[in-house]
This record gives sequence, C-alpha cells and structure tokens, in this order.
Amino acid sequence: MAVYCDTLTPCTSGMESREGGDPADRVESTEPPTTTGGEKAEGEAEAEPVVYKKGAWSKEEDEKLKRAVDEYGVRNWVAIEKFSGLARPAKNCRLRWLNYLRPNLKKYPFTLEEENLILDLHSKYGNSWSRIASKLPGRSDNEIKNFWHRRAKKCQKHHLPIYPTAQEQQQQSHTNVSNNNVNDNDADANDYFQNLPTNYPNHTLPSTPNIHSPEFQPNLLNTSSHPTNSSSIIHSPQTLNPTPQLPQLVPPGSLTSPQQSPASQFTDQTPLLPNAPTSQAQNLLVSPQQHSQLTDTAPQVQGPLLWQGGSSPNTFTPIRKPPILSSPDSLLRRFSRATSQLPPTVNVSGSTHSVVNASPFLPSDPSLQIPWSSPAESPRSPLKLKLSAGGPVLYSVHMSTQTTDAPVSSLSTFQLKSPTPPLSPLKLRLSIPVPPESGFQSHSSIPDSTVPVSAPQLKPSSCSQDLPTTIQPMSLDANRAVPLNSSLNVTNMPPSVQFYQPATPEVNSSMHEVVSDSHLEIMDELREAEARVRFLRTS
DNA sequence: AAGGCACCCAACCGCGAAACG
DNA sequence: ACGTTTCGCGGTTGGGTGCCT
Repeated sequence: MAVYCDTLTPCTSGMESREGGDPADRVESTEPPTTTGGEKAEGEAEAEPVVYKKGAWSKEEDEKLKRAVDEYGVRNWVAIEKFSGLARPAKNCRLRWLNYLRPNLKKYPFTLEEENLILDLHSKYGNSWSRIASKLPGRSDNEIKNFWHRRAKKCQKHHLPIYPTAQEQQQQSHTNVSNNNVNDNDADANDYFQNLPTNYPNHTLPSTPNIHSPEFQPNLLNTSSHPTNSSSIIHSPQTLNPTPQLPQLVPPGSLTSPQQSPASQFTDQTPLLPNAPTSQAQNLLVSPQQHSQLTDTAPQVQGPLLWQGGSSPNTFTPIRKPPILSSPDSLLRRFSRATSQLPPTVNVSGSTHSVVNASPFLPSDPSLQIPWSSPAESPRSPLKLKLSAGGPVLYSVHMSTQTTDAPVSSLSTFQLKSPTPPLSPLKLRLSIPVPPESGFQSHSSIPDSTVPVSAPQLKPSSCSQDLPTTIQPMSLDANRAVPLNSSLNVTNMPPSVQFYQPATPEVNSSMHEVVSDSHLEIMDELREAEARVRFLRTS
C-alpha cells in the first residue's frame, strides 16, 4: 500500500502531472482561483491557487470523505471540499463517493445477468452510462463504462461485433458441435468461445469465460473469422457456475422478420454510430431481431434507429444518438432545488431514485407501521436537511410510497428557520400522511415555527439513529400545510407533511412505476445474493 | 530473474446543463 | 436576461498488475 504525502506542492494541472513515480509523487494540481481551498482563511483567497492532491485515495482520505458526506450530504460537494479537510476538488470527492465509497456498491465482478443486462441496455441507450447504471443497482457508471470498453476492445481484437448477429444466434440455437472439428489455428479462439453458455449469444463476450465449466456447451462458430490469440482471455470465478436460467437476449425460435419489428424504422445508409467516441464503436452491431425484442420490453427508444448496410444481411448497427435525458439524480436535484415554486405535478417517471431521502410509510396505527429505514447512508435514509447560513431556507420534500391499495405520494414545501447557521445537516424523519380513501388515519402534526428552539440541540452527532428530542423550529408553506404543534418528539412522532395527491393519471402511473421498480430492486438483490453464493462456492 | 507487453480500472479532465445570484 | 457557480456525464489516461518470453 502506498503512503501518500501530506505536504502539497503546486504543480501544473493536467494529465502530465500523472507521469511517473509513486502516486504520492504525482499528485498535485491547481484549479482556477474560484475555488477556495481547505482550511485557508477567506481573506487570503485572492491569488493563491489551491493545491489539490491527485492520484489514489488513501484510507484516511476515504474516511474523511465518508464523514464529510454524512455531515453535508451527497449533494454539497463544494462544502465537502471546503470543510472536510480533504485536499481534493469537489468533483473528485463526488467521483470517489459514487464509484467507490457509497453504500450498497457491489464490490464483486459483474454477474452474467448483469453483463446481459448491460448489453441489453447499451443497445437501447448507447453510451449513456449513467442511465445504464441506474438500471443496475450497486453499479457505477464508471464501472459499466470500463466493462464496455474492455469488452469492445476484445470484440475489436477478435473482429467480432459486440452484439450478436441473427445468423449467429440461429447457429447457436441449432448447433452443438464439438471444438474437435475446429482446426488448430483457431484453437485458442475456440477455447474462448466454446465456454459460453448455450443461451449466451456467441458474440456477447462475457468478460470471464470459463473453459472448464460443464454447463457450457461448445458452440459452432465461424472459425475462419475468429482470432488465434486468446491472450486477452481472463478467467475469474464469476462465471464458473452460471445459473442455468440466465435470461436470453434472443431466445431461439423467437426470431421475427425485420419488417415486423421496429427495424422497419431503419435505413441502411446511415453511418455507424455518429456519437461513438472511438473506433471501437464501429463494431457495435445488433440484429434487428434482437433489437425488436429489446425494444418490446424497453422504454421508447428516442431517436431513429438505423441499420448499417453491408455485405451481410444479418449484420446491423444501431444508429441513434443516445437519448439525452437527465439522470434520475439530476431530476431529483432540480426538483429539490425548486423550492419557491412547486411543480403542478410530480414527474418521477422512470426514476427509481425519486424516493431518495424519503422515509418509509408510517401509518398511525402501530400495527401497520413499517420500521424506519436505519442506515444513515442509505439512499432511503431519513431525510437530511442542510441548514444554510443566512436565515430561513425553503425546502421541498417529495416522498412516495405505497399503502395497501394505492400508491401514495406527497409533495411539500416547508421552511426551516435557522437562528444559527450550523453546517451540519439536520436529519428528519418524515412520514407520509395517508389519504382518507386509504382507510388509514392521517397525520397532521408539524412543528410550530413560532416556538423558538435553541440551535445547539441540532448537533449532528445526535441526529443519526437517536434523533434529538426536539427539532429545529420549522414551518410549512402556508399553502401546503398548517402547523399545529409547538414541538415534536421526533423519535415517537415524526413530523408529517401535507399530503399532495397528484391528479393526473400519468402521475399515478408513474407512481406505480416507482413502486414496481422498488420491487425489482428487491428481486435484483435476491439475484445478487444468489450470484454471490455461487461466487463464493466456486472460488 | 528481468524485461516487454497487454490489460484493467481508478482517477482525471473537459464540457455542457442546471442552478443560482 | 445574463454571468457565474455547481454539478454530472462521458471520454481518456496511465499506474498497477499479471502473463509471456
């Protein structure tokens, strides 16, 4: 393990600073003077460029960052940069958190299911890594991006399309030929491909093929086009014992004619992936059949999909700009900042992250109560409210959950009056009042903004599990709720926000979608647990 | 054992979008 | 309306590592 320097010396920014030596030696960079550094006094902010540490993160830095995130939340990277004591720019802190430190991040290799899913999603979304990552719980966009580049490189090296062609899918579904029929020159390549599971398309290369697994049947390949070099093959335990129920990208026999599929949208004269950044993307091919099936279960693909014309009628290229959509996170960010004007409807379509920071549903009847989510760092942890300096701050809160018979959503704006500007977040637990039609009793209590409560009670250290007995005075937007109580024991009776019932059917269906996604997440977790067990058993 | 090579992946950067003042 | 700040995304880099010769 490398030891990292604590003393920082200025150097030029840019990649050249990474050259050579121990990571500790290659680290510093400067940022524009707009950014103030670590413990520097504000008065001296003038010209002194901030010196940042670069390179690998130490454990100490990770711990600092974790504490800072707990303190300031996952959206105040500038505050984290300024007050965490880390000599790292805000964006790097964010990156480190998202890619390495955040909870629930999976630390083991992709499973076959995940790899299949990435293929599937990439065929729909292109290089929108964050969007793909949003469909793979516990995986970062960077991780997925690295996986894809790795895979693309392999495919390019072996002159193979990344997506399987229809012809090969048919071959695969109808053949089961021993690799003894393959000439020696192609032995290595055959070793590579023979180990794919039978329901795994020939050209969808798992990163970790296994040459010994009996579950893998040899596939017939067009060996003349296959490489003789298998040096890039990597063996890891992740696919040693794949589940026999792996989802198929294209089930045998399900092929349909392109005319009957969305492929009819495609032309055959369009260049390859105009948005592709590297030549690797030139090999991204997908069959119309596959695409047809993918789009059957997918959200509407935005933009035209175009086929590449070529010598092989079965070779296709998805041509489209990846849909430019804001990530669920940014949707939430925008939403949470729109404090002065609430949107007329709650648009959380397709966003599993819309429940971030929402407390679980808590009916007043104890027998119906669901325990609070406890992990402080979980996306579903109690709402964290950062008190800013300079007086009252409006916050909008959006929560969604489900009663026994209907999705419930709430949307509120309330005001936190902060007599002193503590920089630590105030963590509140909010329940969702139940609409009358649900049959549950509704909450209506809220702290009264007129009753002063001293600020020292907001010590962040006491806000995690055992919440302070009294919370900061707060008031709701008068249009949204009416304060009733003067103080509140948060542990026993969480504050409530006024229920806001979205009116439009679209919103309601979106809510259903969110609920459904949470169920999917549970299923994903189960699948991951199974994959982990397989991983451990075979390693 | 040492050097070369290829690959992986954590980390960095630039840029655009959104939020803010 | 406009400039600035902040955030997030996608592309790229290069150190670390393992394999091969």
